[in-house]
Amino acid sequence: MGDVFKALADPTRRTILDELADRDDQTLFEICSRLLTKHRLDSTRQAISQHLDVLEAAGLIDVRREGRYKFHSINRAPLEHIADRWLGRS
Amino acid sequence: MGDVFKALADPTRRTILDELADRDDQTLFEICSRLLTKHRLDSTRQAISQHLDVLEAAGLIDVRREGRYKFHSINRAPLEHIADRWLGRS
DNA sequence: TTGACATGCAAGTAGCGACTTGCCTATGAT
DNA sequence: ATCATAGGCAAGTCGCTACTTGCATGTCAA
Repeated sequence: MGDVFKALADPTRRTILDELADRDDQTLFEICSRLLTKHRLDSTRQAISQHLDVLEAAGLIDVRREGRYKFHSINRAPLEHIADRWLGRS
Repeated sequence: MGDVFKALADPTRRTILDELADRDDQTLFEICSRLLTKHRLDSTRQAISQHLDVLEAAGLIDVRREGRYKFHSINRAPLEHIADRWLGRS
């Protein structure tokens, strides 16, 4: 559960979530190119790949394999109640 | 705004917020002792003080000075909509 | 099968962040 | 005035993390 907060701590990972919230089911290379063009982020493929690993470990993205492609989708479940802890919406 | 996520990334700081959510208006020493007794966290006074600085910089706690005392209170405002960014509750 | 494409793995580097350590300031009680 | 209390400041250490680098694996098209 603390993994969610750690995952959200990085601005690049938050931008990746933004991008996946805008368009679901993207491959690693799609994410890389859209981060570069839309968000002016020029990160390496490997860097983005590691960020995706962190997001997946935190349960913030789901992964679907198809041949040599790997599609990533946002999973909003861990985000639903992260702040309720202090907002009394338990 | 990214400061909020970075502030929440540390488990000790989240516990401090828990403690302030339970009892408002505590001094540094009160927070230290209650972290130790209630949450089994034995951190140094300086460590806690630095955590409080981070939380204050992120706008997550408010501070009130009174003589040689400094009282800390939780500020829930930054927590209200941090997840709405991806939950479409804009 | 050969080659191009999409991704994975792993070791190394650099910088940030949590924590320590030591000393200093200031307030208030006696 | 003296002393204990509450807190502040700053340099240094250590570990984690983001990022790089280089190579390996696997899939598909020709």
